[in-house]
Amino acid sequence: MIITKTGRRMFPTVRVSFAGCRSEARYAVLLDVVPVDGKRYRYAYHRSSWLVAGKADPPAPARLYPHPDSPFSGDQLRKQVVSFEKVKLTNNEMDKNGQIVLNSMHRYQPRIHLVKVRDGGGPITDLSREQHRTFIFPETVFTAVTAYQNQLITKLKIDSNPFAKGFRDSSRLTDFDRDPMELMLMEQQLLRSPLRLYSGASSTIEEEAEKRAVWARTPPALQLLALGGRAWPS
Amino acid sequence: MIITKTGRRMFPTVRVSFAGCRSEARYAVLLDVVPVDGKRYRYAYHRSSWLVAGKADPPAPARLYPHPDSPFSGDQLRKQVVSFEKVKLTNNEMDKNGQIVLNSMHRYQPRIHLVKVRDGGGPITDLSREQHRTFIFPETVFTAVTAYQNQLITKLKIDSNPFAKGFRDSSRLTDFDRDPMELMLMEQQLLRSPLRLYSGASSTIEEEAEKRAVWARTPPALQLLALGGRAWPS
DNA sequence: TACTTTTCACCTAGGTGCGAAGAT
DNA sequence: ATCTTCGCACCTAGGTGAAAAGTA
Repeated sequence: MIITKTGRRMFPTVRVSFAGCRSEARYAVLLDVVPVDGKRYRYAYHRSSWLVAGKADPPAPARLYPHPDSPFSGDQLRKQVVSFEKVKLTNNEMDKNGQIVLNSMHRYQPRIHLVKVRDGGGPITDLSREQHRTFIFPETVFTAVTAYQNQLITKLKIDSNPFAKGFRDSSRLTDFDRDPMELMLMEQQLLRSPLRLYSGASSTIEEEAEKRAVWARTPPALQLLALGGRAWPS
Repeated sequence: MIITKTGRRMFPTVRVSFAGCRSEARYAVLLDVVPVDGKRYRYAYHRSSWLVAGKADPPAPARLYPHPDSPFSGDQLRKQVVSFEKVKLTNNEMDKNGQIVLNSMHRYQPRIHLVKVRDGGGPITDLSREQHRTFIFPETVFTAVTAYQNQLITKLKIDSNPFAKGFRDSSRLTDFDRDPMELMLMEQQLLRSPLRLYSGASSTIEEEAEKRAVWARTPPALQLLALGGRAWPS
């Protein structure tokens, strides 16, 4: 995922739907992004793969991004998809716009938090003081970069993001375009980690809570690739 | 104000700030638009004035447009201006997008409602069943039209609305441009109805409630003109 | 060398009045 | 005649990766 000083959106968008919440209760839905491991990576271009390049840089404390439409009623949550299209990623540690601060060349895991809001409660700053439940989709792991390291990722982003339509030039060919086998191999890997359905068997805040991630406007296989460094295991 | 089948924004935007609300309480802020009188109007172009043209068409029931950021805490209301930039006006009686439905060639008065929200309450559909207070700014009265009847209104909208910048052609001259006296007379009229400050002496929901209307991006004199039929008393 | 920053053309998305055409 | 509708050019606002320049 690209990160910049001014902030870039995540693409594809993280979209979550919930089932089993209480109609009359009120919930906040938050997103944060945490390090996957303590490593820093580099990309070996000639091998088309990520390699460990040492220990991680000190991480900024993970910021909680509340969905701007929060709080939701349980009723709303059951009917509508919660879409995090506005959240932005940045490498600016001094950011004061509530963006998610990440280190480039590190791997990250987005998380979704469903929080039962208290009546007179202020903004949610510490999950440990809230009644909540956290959901993780391992297939959404990604590597933060300031520029794409791999031409196939670039192509997938361009082909699936409507804002990049200007670069959909069929005359623009990459090495990978001339090696269809490479693409097929990657697709195989992706099909092995399908979108997962979580049924909330545990009962942290509500029983039967269920969620699923839905990616916007792109077929599932592409979504995983576009989001993740998963396709290039280190 | 222009109304269309698909809906047009109000311009200038209705913007309200409040003082004296209770920090911890929660309020919804709503806008509606009600007929000023039971009349239908027509514009006498050669006289540059509005004339009564008969009885009003049957009005659609006034729709309550809740500000999309509602509910607000009293604290928020004291600090930030509530801006109704997104509200749309339409002449489509079958509208199902929550737009405000008006009749063309009729005169209207926007109203602002400050409603104390109940905890488990659903959407606000009937003000008479709510603890609320209503504010009216007479200087915001306007005439709904499907096309501007007066070239000076057109000029003011073009000069003050950033989305109409494409029409700011200095070569485009109107009859009024060649008669500066006409403009001066209108400005005189406008200066006699300044923006009013309401101090909430009555205590329907909160004492000392105060509000003021602030128009976006246009100097006050223009704002009144742009909004209203007031400059052309019938 | 190995990234990161900046500027830019090219998009999406949608708010303007214009003016020709339509409706009554 | 008098109003309304519709497609349009022209904007605002802002999300894309490209490519050149910057950094260390």
